[in-house]
Amino acid sequence: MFKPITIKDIAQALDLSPSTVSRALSDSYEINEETKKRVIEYAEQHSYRRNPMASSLRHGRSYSIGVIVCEVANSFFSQAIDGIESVAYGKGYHVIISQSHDAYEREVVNIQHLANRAVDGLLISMSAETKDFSHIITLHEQGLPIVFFDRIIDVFDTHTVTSDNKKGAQKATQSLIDRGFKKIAHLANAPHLSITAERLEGFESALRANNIPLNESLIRYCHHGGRIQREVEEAVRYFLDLDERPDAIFVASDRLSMGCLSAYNKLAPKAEHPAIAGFSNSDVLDLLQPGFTCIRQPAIEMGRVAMEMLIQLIESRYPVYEFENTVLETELISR
Amino acid sequence: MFKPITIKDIAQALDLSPSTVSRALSDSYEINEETKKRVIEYAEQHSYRRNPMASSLRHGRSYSIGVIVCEVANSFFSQAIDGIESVAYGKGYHVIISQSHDAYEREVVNIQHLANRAVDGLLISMSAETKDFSHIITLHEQGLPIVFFDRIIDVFDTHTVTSDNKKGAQKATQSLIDRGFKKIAHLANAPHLSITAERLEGFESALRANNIPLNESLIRYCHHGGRIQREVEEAVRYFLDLDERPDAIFVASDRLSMGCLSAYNKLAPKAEHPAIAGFSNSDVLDLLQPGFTCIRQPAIEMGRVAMEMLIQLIESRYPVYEFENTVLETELISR
DNA sequence: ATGAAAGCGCTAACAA
DNA sequence: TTGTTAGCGCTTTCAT
Repeated sequence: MFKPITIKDIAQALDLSPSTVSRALSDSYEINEETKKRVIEYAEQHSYRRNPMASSLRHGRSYSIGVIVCEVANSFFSQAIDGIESVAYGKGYHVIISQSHDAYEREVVNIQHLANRAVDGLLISMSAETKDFSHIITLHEQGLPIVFFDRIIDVFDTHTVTSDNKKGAQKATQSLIDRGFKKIAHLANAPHLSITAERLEGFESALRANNIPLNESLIRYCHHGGRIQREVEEAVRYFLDLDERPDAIFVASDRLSMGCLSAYNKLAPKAEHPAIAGFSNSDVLDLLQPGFTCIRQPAIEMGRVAMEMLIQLIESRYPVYEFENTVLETELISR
Repeated sequence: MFKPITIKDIAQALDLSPSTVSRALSDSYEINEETKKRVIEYAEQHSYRRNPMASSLRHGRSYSIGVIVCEVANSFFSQAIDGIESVAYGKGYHVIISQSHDAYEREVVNIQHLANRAVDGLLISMSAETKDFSHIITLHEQGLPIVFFDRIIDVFDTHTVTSDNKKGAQKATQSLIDRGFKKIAHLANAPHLSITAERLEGFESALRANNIPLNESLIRYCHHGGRIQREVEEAVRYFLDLDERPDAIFVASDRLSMGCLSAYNKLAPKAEHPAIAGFSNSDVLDLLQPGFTCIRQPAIEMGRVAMEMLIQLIESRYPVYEFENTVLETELISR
């Protein structure tokens, strides 16, 4: 139906051998300038395009990498993707994005799918629901380069990039304490996520530093990361039903913050809403009244670093045994 | 470094020929049930994975399609992508997403890049800045199947999916009129986008239907689609500087709405903000005070339809000359 | 029901 | 500097 021009065609037309044409097009040094010019000119005129499948097959490399995140409609992840793409494109890699929607099954299916498409490596941020990691371990054992970012796991050694979640959580909590709040709740993400534990740690350590006793009953987890609004509403209703309602909440993620706000809007009059601070990379936040203080992660940078790490793994000629676990600083934005 | 198992390996191990193994794995009918079972079992045990590059090379198809949108961190487009993926995965296609960020150069580069990776077809929503379409026309002339959605162009015949932008704009404008506003401004997207013209038309027709004279000076365009916040601020400042300030604004897009709100927050006290209604698929909107009425597009459906159309073009055995231009209904959400 | 062989398009080792 | 050849892994005639 549609037959693109090949190296062979060019060779025939210019009375050369395919290899010469190939050399000309890949800018080899062992070629006559004159010939090279002729080939390139002809190729351009006939809008020749190298067949990436043939080329990949030959090289044993697809020059594409897979990214799996919970969702792209999330400021943090979309910024991370921008970072990933900027590095990837510069190095000639293509990026295939896949969304788990924080659901275990979709993560498994999508990672399978990506692996089947022969990506050269994987950039993974874990789904909130995932507790079983065998689908990832298998791929790692088969030698597929994998780098984790943001939501990492520790089931095998590899490069990772995260932000300093503990310190970020500390800063956010401290900002609430500084504003005079004492009964501070924590709306947490799924319990088995790395970021959940780290942020909880920071939350607790801020309370401790200010001699505020930790009240376990003020911590609520969202096992689906807020994917199901009902679970957020249940947490909010729980807070509202407490004899001693929290006067402030440290929220673990952007998604949860939105869910939390809208749950409060639904369930209680404005006057009864607690103050909120939390992790978020969204820039619609300053449209909200009252504005809410947030911890911003260096998402683009994280994407860049992760991609560079992955490329290093992919292009390394020898097995890599030394791994880096980069931790980036967060930024407090007061509102 | 990492050598995956091939059909040949399986053939050797089971003392069969590669072709038999291939047949077994592709579930051919001309094969012994017994043999098939043996092969499949062995393949599973050794986690054989078909090399997609070889397979693609052989078939002349990559089974992947490219999508280009302005940005994924946009509710409308991320929903559209969900729709696209749901259909694509079901049919065994892979989706490669690319962002133009509404910039002409990035659109050109990314489309080039996608085409070079041998996608079987392209799903395009135009960037706000693009006025020259030759990069797309060239690909079309080379026979690459292309379907446009949402922001379409009319430079050659192909399938398209859009929503009924005119009627949507009418409904939004009418809702403002119904609330008693008379001096209604329109914050429009880039002038050369299809959606811009259609939404303007709806805006004007609503005014006409209510005998409100059209005031050209109440229409402002954002040539970069709001990519540059400054241009939105300039428009808002313009509205604020008018002798007769608008009491309401119909905003053409989600992105512009956000930019518009934040510009007003920055430039004028809350009491002076006009009412706002506009196109948006975001669900953080109901967190805003005052809530703003919006027109919601059937984004997921649009993605689905577009992908189905593209698959039809790709898989058609004969050149397609009959094209569909599907228009979907929008929904008014009052707040 | 199975095998042998050719070829998708490209490239790299080797030969000239 | 250029050409010849072989092969990446898979599929599909054609022959058996």
